[in-house]
Amino acid sequence: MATTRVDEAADEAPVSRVQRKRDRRIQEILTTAAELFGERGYDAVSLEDVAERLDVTKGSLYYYFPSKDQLGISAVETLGNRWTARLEELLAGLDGPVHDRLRGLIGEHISIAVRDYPAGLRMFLVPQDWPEQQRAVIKELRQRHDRLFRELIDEGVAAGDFTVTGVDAALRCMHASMSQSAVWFAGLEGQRLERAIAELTDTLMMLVGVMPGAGTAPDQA
Amino acid sequence: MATTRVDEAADEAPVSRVQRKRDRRIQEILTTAAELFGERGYDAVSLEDVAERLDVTKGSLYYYFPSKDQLGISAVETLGNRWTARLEELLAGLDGPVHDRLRGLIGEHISIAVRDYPAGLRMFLVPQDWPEQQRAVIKELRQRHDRLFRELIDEGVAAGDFTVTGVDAALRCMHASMSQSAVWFAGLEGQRLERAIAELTDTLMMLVGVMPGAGTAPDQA
Amino acid sequence: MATTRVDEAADEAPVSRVQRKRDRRIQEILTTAAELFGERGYDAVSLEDVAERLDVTKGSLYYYFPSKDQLGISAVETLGNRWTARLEELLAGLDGPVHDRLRGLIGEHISIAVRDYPAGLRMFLVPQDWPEQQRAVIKELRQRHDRLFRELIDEGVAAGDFTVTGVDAALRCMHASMSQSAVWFAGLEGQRLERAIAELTDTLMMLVGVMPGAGTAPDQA
Amino acid sequence: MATTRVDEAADEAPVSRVQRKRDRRIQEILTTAAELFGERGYDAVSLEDVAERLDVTKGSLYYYFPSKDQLGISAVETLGNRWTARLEELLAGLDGPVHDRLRGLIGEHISIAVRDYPAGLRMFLVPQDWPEQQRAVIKELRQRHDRLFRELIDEGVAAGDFTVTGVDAALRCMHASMSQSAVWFAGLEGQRLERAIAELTDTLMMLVGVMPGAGTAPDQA
DNA sequence: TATGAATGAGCGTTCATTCAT
DNA sequence: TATGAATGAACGCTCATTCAT
Repeated sequence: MATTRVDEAADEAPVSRVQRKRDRRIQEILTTAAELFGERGYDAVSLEDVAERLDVTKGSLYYYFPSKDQLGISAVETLGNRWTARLEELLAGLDGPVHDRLRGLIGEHISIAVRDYPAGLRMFLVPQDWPEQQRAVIKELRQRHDRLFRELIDEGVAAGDFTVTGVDAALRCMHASMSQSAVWFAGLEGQRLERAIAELTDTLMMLVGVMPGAGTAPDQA
Repeated sequence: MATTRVDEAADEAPVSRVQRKRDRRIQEILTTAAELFGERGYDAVSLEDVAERLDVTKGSLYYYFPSKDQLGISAVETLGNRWTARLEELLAGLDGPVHDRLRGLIGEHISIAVRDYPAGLRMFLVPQDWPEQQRAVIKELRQRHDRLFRELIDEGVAAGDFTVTGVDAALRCMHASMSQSAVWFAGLEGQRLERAIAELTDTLMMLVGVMPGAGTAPDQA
Repeated sequence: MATTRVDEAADEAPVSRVQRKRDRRIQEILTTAAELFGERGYDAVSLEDVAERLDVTKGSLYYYFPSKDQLGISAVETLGNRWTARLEELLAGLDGPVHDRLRGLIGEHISIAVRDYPAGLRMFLVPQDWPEQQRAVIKELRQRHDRLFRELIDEGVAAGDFTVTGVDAALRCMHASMSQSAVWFAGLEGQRLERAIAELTDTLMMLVGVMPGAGTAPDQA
Repeated sequence: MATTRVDEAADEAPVSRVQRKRDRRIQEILTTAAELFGERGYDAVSLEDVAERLDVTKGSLYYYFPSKDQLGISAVETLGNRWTARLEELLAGLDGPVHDRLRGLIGEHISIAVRDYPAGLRMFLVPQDWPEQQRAVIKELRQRHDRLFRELIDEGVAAGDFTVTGVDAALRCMHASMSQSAVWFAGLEGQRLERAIAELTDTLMMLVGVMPGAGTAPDQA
């Protein structure tokens, strides 16, 4: 702990204690807001709702965000960034055949969706719920997100490991399905959840032509 | 008048002319409401909007429906029934190999989604948008809907034409993807739309193990 | 009364009874709003205030006006039109030397200001209180209003009856002063009020070079 | 320290250094607030605005003033005192015929209004904008202000240089017009502004019977 | 049956004010 | 002294709902 303190002291970042505290508060708000928006959709969440869950008054939110829209944008950004970061991290630590890596990525994505942001994916799923401006942000995040999957699929196709009708179509179906997983698996836990995730993952692998039970390599015949 | 009465008596239902007129009016309202909800989603449609498109006043709607929620329920039923009926009809007119029939069903479903009810599928996709009560109705419709696909897949699996990791998983992914199609293909028209639908259909067939361009059997070579 | 009814029936204006009632209600609201805006200024009057004085709820106002701004615009227009109409009417009935007519016009203007719209002139006086859009309306009304005075002054100057440094400057000072008269004479009544108005009128006539006690003609020397 | 104490003792007021600092701060705040109120009017200025221009936080203002209203009162006093002081100063430096002095006074008043406190005069013009308490302060300032003009006019009338219907009426019209000058001349600059002020001044002189271009005496020819 | 009118709860937003630090 | 944070009342506005006619 002392070490940590020293580290912080050593870090000459120009953020004051006050600023850090403010940042922390902002993160709290953002997390709570993202939760709620994810659960009910943008329109259905009032600032009163957000404030109540944070145990402050509506007006206080305006100390940190100039409007509901801005809060929405920031919440989406925060959620999306965290998510993507986790996937990027995972991917960085993986090697082996491309279909194993894709399988890993899909599994992790579903895991996050189900375990950490049970409703967070709604945003990506139904961007129509959001005001024009936020949609741009959502779209951008989605693309960053998409790229991780797309690169793997491209690689697999190039290597002849994957077969697709179209990369876009496959990707879209994959995301649509993963985005729904939190709804489907809500309530499942432990072994049951594991198995459900595994089955879904296998099913989604079929979208790139990897048949179930085909073991590791699709082209072993 | 006597004549009218006779006519009514001949009619097997004991509905008066008045009642029939009322029913007709209700259907008009339902159709219009379903249209609007389909276009913009439940929350984004006000009773004023519905009334205006019907060229009546807001208050009049309350003569037929006790609340917006009830109107919503009924409208969803209308929409869902119509949708399912179209699919059932199509299916009744199809024969040939099971994968061709499934392909036809998927294609038609996407067609309806994209062309007729751009936002209609959101109801099935994100039932959280709807008040508790409606969700039951939605769920039931969904099941009827689902059954059409499930029976075909079961048949294909039994015949050895389809390979799946799990029927449920495959179905879910199929529906999740079809439900998004309206969003993905919004703006597309004519040839471009046809091709997009075809590609999506082919991709979804892979979920039951039918490879693209594999003709009839998935992997008989 | 019967006659009146007949007249109304004879009048084939396409306004239904319902429409007339609505119009009457709108006039009530407009009058009340104009009163309040005049008393306290645009910003200081809330829709709640207007509603309360009308003994309805805030929301009801929106049945008649789409926004506070629109209510403001309409209120200004109503007030201004009525005012101008009265002055035009008066002027139509006047003849005689130009300074007598100007004197009459000024007197009537002050009379209306003090007796009928004690605070209504604030709008013309402090248009900064109003949103951009309303100012345009106010400005236009002011000009119509202004024209009545300007024409008389021009005529007097042309006839050599009036002497001015500049017509604009004289007009402006005249209006600024008349606009304040309601504040100055608030509380005065009967003879006292008459005398106050007369004195102010005489003073204002000096702005066009008509000396007090100069009798009827300014150039009798 | 001792020195300091001696200095303070020498100073006739028993104000500590701390107190002087506080006073200075208060003056800063008052000046800034008066500026802002003068520019935009009382209602349109928020404490946030005042704080921002002072580069402090909103909360800090409450260390010096118990409420916005109190700040308003004091700011008006500051503004009014400064204004009156400038006029008194000018007057002290003037001699010559009374109409020249009046002309000078009017010109300076308009100059201040247009150039320094564009919205400042609204306070005097429309005291309804202000909370009850401030009105007393405003009224008093107004009287001090008024006296400067009244004394000159009285002198001129006594000397036979001025002719008025009534001193009060003339004064009122004069002030009403001068108060509007900021509105009328907003946007004018340089030569154009000079000329406008000159013309308005000449016009106002007519209120005391001084004809334009009549040189020194009104109608001695 | 259908309408025009009204209601009232709720929304996003602003801002004077308070207060622990 | 001064700050950052929070509060709560008020605002303009929307809309599902009610009701006399």
